[in-house]
Amino acid sequence: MRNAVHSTFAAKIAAHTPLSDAESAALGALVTRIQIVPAGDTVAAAGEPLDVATIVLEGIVARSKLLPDGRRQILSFLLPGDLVDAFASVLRRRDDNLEAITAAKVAVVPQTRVAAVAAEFPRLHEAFLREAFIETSIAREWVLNVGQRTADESLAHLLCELSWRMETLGLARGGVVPFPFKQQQLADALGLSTIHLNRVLRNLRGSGLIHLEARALTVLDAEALRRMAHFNPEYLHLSREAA
Amino acid sequence: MRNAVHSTFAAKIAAHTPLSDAESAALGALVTRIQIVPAGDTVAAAGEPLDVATIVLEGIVARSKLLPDGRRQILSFLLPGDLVDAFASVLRRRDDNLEAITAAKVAVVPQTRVAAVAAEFPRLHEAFLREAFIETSIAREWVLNVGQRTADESLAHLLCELSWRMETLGLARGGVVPFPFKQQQLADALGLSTIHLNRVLRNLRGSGLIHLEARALTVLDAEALRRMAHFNPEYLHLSREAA
DNA sequence: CGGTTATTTGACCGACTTCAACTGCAGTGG
DNA sequence: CCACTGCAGTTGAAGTCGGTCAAATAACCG
Repeated sequence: MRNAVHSTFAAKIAAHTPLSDAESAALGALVTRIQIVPAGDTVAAAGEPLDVATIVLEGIVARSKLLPDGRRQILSFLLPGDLVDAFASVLRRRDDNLEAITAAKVAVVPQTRVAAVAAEFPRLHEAFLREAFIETSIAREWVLNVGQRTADESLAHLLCELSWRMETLGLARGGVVPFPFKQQQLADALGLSTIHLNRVLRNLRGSGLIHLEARALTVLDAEALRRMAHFNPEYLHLSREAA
Repeated sequence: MRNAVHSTFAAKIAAHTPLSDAESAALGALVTRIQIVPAGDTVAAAGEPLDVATIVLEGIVARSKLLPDGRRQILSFLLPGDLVDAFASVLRRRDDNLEAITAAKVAVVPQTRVAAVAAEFPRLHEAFLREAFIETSIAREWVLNVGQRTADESLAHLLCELSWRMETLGLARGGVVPFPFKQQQLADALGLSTIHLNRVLRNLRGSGLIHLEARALTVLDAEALRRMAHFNPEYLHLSREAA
């Protein structure tokens, strides 16, 4: 058992990087400007300066890009504990959006403070970089997902990713994963139409691999689901207490 | 006019970050272990440790991921001057491949040396991070590309990206862009079959927007090509001498 | 020149989209 | 209590974009 950590954020960092008291305190001190965001609202929009990083404290946030005619692609789902855009001020302006999938609680952290903490604590610098590179790794897997996998594989893969991450965070109780997504959002994440997503989802349910209702996902046969998705959790670069 | 820089690599960094003599020298000193890689060969494979960064000196390299059954997705094209995987040692092992599209000359740089240079020269640290985040930004645009754009738009977008980057590097002479790609590789970058890619390419040629032969691409109507691709070069985060 | 690999074309098929309508449900207000 | 509204999800029918199979050129290379 580790030191008790109160925030999901610090816990996530601590899972890879044992934290001294000073480091824990520095992390805690980053979380000051807290915002409550209603579901559907935009946390940050393309064109804005990248002068703040964002920590998701509660709820789910999506990173997305839009085409001028309204087509939307979701680029990743950000779960509690995720730190995004740290160090990104080396690029001038953001070219994507952060939008709340559920009602969410986020911390907005000026890049100067991220940099200051990173400068003082080299291991936290490394941990922040880790976070950023993991999100990159996930983005790459998503290119593979929308580019090569069939709709069924693709959906199965997304469900594997989400349940794996939720379980690692300890957010899944007894094999039941919180699943607040609208089908439109899943479709936008996979590059499918809502209607087709609905059908693919029905097939998955029908095949007995998952159970999905009341905003909760139960993976009934994780092994089979992973096999059909060609899911290999390596790309998440998450270590787990118990494999 | 800037100080003369001899490598494409240093020139690329210098385009954003004016370099002192000491910084230029430090960059030059990174380029020691040079490898010549024949077209088609693997520079680095999934599963290998991420203990080296790679600088592309000449030629074109692709980052790719494979599915167990052989389906391949190309995640980005790396052009001369590109530095990849710097700082990536915060993740243990790579989960993607680097493969030479053309015969290529690359420099293999131990992460320890990257870190040492970054520690000594904060502006280079920033520049290396910039490189990494730009590649991430490109990966995100590619998710949008394969997920939302139609095949025609998608191909047009890739051509816009490549010609824009080549021009910025000064590798395009008189509107003619070097274009050594096989159709199979373009197809794998866009998530299309070779056959369909061939047809989409024929349409593009037929519409008079581009001319493509003898491994050289001429963009005949850049404005129209960008419009059909919904191409906005912001995501490349490249500044240019002359717009 | 022969042998291999890349590109091109044709015919057919299937995955996915689009359009349209219907169901179920939660909230609201009469 | 029950209409009324709005939104998420579901289903059907028809069309299209892009894939697969097969084969014919065309380019490349030793």
